[in-house]
Amino acid sequence: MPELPEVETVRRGLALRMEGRRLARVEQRRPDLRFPLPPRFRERLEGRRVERLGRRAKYILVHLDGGETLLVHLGMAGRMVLVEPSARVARDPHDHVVFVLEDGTEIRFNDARRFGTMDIVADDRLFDHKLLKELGPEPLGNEFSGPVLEERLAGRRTPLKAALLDQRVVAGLGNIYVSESLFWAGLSPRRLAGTVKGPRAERLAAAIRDVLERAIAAGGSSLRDYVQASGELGYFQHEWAVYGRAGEKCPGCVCTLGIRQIVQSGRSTYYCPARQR
DNA sequence: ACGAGAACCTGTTTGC
DNA sequence: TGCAAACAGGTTCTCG
Repeated sequence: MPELPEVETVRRGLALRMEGRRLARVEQRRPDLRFPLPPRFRERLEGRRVERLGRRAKYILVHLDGGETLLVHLGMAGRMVLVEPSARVARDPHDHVVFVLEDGTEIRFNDARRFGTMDIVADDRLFDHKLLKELGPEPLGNEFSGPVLEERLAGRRTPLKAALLDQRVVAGLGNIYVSESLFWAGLSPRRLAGTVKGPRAERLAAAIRDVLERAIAAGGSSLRDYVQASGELGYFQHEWAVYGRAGEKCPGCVCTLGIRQIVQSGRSTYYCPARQR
């Protein structure tokens, strides 16, 4: 669900509340999410101070004192629900992990589908962690460019759509932002990934960066169950050019075809067949 | 080795 | 209106 812009929005919201504070109490309300939580999960977190909140791809990195980091992935439907100390809001059955700060503020990890993940990792081996080590470049980082993207797509005989969902190619895109990026780059989601070279790769890298930056500026896309840590809604869904707009007129050209919806590797893809080649 | 599809789990939307 | 099927922002595993 949450893709890079939503995760970044949540990270920023949580940073305001969590950085510099201690995790006074941690409640683990079931043994597993997508995978089992690590042994002694609660004991290893209680009393630790949150130094800083970082992000890698769709993972939130809660850097703790004592040289360890809590890794959090929101999966498809995961949320971090902030509850003020004064607010007596009833627990939801899907609040699987609750972090209570020194001042009584609660951060509830809520994830009905349980596709989310958490782990505790030693800082000196953080990027060797199996969930992080294969990830491709950060699309908003300096290391991302047309030539880098071209190299990562080279030789791939899968549709471009599928390749961009592969977190080893570029890290952080999901189903919405792949469709949006391809629209702005003018590239067909059905094109063979390995054919994206030179100016096309440049356009695609630029489009990815631009769409993600605009989405973060809008606080992400709120749809069904996604909300910012603060509880506010993001509003980038109103700026979607193609996602969820099957049959509507293409916003970028005069064609009469309208936006088409197809299914690729089991997921919906939206695109303008006239503008995107 | 690579790519397509199923699987994981629950809630919401769609269609008959 | 009611019910069942289809679908949902992600990732990993299996199979060909």
